[in-house]
Amino acid sequence: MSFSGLTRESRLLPLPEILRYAQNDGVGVLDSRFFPGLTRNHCCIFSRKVRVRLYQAARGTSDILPGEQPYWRYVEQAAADICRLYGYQRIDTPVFEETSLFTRSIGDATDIVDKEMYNFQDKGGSLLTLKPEGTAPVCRAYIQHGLHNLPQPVKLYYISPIFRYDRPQAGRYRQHFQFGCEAIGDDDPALDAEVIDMAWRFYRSLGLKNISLNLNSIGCKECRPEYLSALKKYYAGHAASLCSDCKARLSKNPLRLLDCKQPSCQPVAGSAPRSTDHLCARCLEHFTQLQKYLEMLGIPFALNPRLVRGLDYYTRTVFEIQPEEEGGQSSIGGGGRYDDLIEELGGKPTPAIGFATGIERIILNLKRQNVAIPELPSLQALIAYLGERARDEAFKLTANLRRAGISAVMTTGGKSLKAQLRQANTLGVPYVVIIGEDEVKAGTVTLRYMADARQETLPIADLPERLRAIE
RNA sequence: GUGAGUGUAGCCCAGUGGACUAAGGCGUCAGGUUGUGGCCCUGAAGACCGAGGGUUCAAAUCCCUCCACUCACCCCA
Repeated sequence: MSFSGLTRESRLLPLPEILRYAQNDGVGVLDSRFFPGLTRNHCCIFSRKVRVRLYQAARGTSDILPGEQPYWRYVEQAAADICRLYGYQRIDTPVFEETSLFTRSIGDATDIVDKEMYNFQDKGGSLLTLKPEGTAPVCRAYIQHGLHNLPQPVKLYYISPIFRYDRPQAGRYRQHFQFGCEAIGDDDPALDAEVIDMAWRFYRSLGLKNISLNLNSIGCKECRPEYLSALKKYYAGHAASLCSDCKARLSKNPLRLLDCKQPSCQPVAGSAPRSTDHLCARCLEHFTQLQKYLEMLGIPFALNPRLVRGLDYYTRTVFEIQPEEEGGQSSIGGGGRYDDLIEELGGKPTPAIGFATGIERIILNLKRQNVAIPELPSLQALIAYLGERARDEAFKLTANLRRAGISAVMTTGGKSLKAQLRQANTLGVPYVVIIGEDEVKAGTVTLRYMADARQETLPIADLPERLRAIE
């Protein structure tokens, strides 16, 4: 929606110019005939109403208003809880990084790097990018701060805004938030299972039902080249029937051929060679172990030989989690192993696995599934007053209640008691403290319980104690 | 980047063979006698009908161009 509104524009202008504006626009201004002292050399404030474009949040971004906050707090809390349970510690990295961190890690043949990054140059000439994903910055921090000196694996999590320039649609934004976790420093398949388990438990703890897990292994740098050449060889025989995107992928990024959604490419992709049939002994062992662990954990999974991921750094395990709900943006989370990334970024060879999930999409699904969200705590007390003298008393009392740890607001503007109670009612405040002239004289307050309209009068000094007692 | 749909007050929306001083509901605010909420009643504020241009005596309504939103492709979380 594009809005416009009216605003007042004021400028200091020489009188003749003001009179010219006045003639054109017919606005009321000082008329020199009625102000004989004014000469051509005087300047006056010229003021008129002009139409302005009203600002709105940039395309693909949105404000999270108070009404939405319960969802966000709920999800963030669940994330923090699950991380504590699994021994993951929070890390926050900057919203922007050097551009090359992402081009190196994500891969320059990917769409993200190719056309979705918010790149800019700062005044010092550095090429910077608003982070389009969370893993590379965490790896950078791991290397930069020598986190390999901590007991391995290092387990980290983040909740961070992510930026991608893309056409917005349901569940897709230019700025969105991801909760992600990374276990860096060990290639034990138990860690793969742990990360998947964590993601799974996380969704379940939120109350999401009917989620499913897709799993695949895309091999390592030992066995992947051989697989890719088998894949290319196979696809070369079908090149004629491929869509134009796939023809490009054939040379640029053959793994993504499998991911094509074009109907015409489906049969070809469906019977393409599977990475799992080309795994080296160690990758096969790893993948087998992982599946064993997942079975031990009772996590149902579907092997999907066509599951590859949009970022180039993945090795071995890749997985995606989706809600059963149909819809364009099906995937709510995904991840995988990235055993070569840290080395690629200049660290020592360090295996790692991670997972990330989009918070907006989680909330979308919580709403679709009508999951009940706990309410945020409301205000405890509203201070209503009547009259001048009572106002000062109310002001003091409000401050005292807060110092006693009781959340309280005082009404403002000298409204009628009726209006003040109405306000308490709409705000859902359980207790109203009334101070009028009578109370001021007696040194008391009237405490009203909104739920049952009961009231009691007590000395003003006893109020904090009284409110604490009923809470 | 491609395609389709939609744009009327904070929100939901009525009104599209041109006449509108733009209707209703929710919400907000205020009253229903002087210090008491939720229900009810009454009233008020709030919209140059997404923006700009055109056709017409007359446009929210027709035409054009933008912009935004939504959905799908694509991509991904």
